[in-house]
Amino acid sequence: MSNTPFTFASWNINSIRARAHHVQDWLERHPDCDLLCLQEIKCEDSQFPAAFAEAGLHVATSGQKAYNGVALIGRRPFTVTHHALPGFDHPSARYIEAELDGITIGNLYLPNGNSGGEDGYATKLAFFDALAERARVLLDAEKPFAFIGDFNVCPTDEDLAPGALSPDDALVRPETRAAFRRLEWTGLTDALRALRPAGRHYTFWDYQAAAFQRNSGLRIDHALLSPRLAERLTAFVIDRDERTKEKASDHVPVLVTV
DNA sequence: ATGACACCCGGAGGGTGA
Repeated sequence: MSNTPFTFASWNINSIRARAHHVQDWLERHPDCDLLCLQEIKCEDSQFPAAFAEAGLHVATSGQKAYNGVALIGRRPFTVTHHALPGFDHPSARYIEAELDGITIGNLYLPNGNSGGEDGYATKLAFFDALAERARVLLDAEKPFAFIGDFNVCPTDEDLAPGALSPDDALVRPETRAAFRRLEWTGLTDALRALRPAGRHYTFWDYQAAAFQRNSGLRIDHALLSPRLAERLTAFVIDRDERTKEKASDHVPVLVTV
């Protein structure tokens, strides 16, 4: 791990094929971003737009047909350490992990949990359990690391606009919030809250009912940092302006600098 | 109480999202 600034970002893109131009434009405007973590690419590995690799960027994907899927786009080469989350025995493509500059980055798309009844919700909790176990393994190995992505949880009532979700929604259920806290209690730091302990900062606005215009948003895109990374944290930026673009994703990018 | 919006696949309209 070097002492030069390192910036990594997360963006649930809601189909990379529908929004590749947004990502290309964004990367041009953010030359400081060393690694971009994408979620919901919604395509198989072979369908990921070739333009990024052709532009000299380094790309790794864990995709599947139609749904889910995560990807990494780096300015420099990196080493993929896992294409799936160890201990999460479910076929959906929701995790990819890489190491660069001595830092391990786990890019995740946590199950929403509102579909599939109680089994669907149990899958969400199972992902949390596997992620906490992964945290313990990386902590034991004394690896500086971050988990970043769409966690599909509003950790507290301050992390959603009043009335944006029903109280029994899987994103705010007490069991969901407890699972997020258990993950934090392995020793991880919520990067945004480390810098801004209070206040409403959203990363998602629904397409429906003019949610963005009413600022009826959610904070569900998070970065959790290991102790050695947390002490280096200097900035957390929510790129809210991206939500104003034509055919925008319903999530905006978040950037972490250490 | 319902639907609004957007993506996917497939070639109509249902599944999923949050």
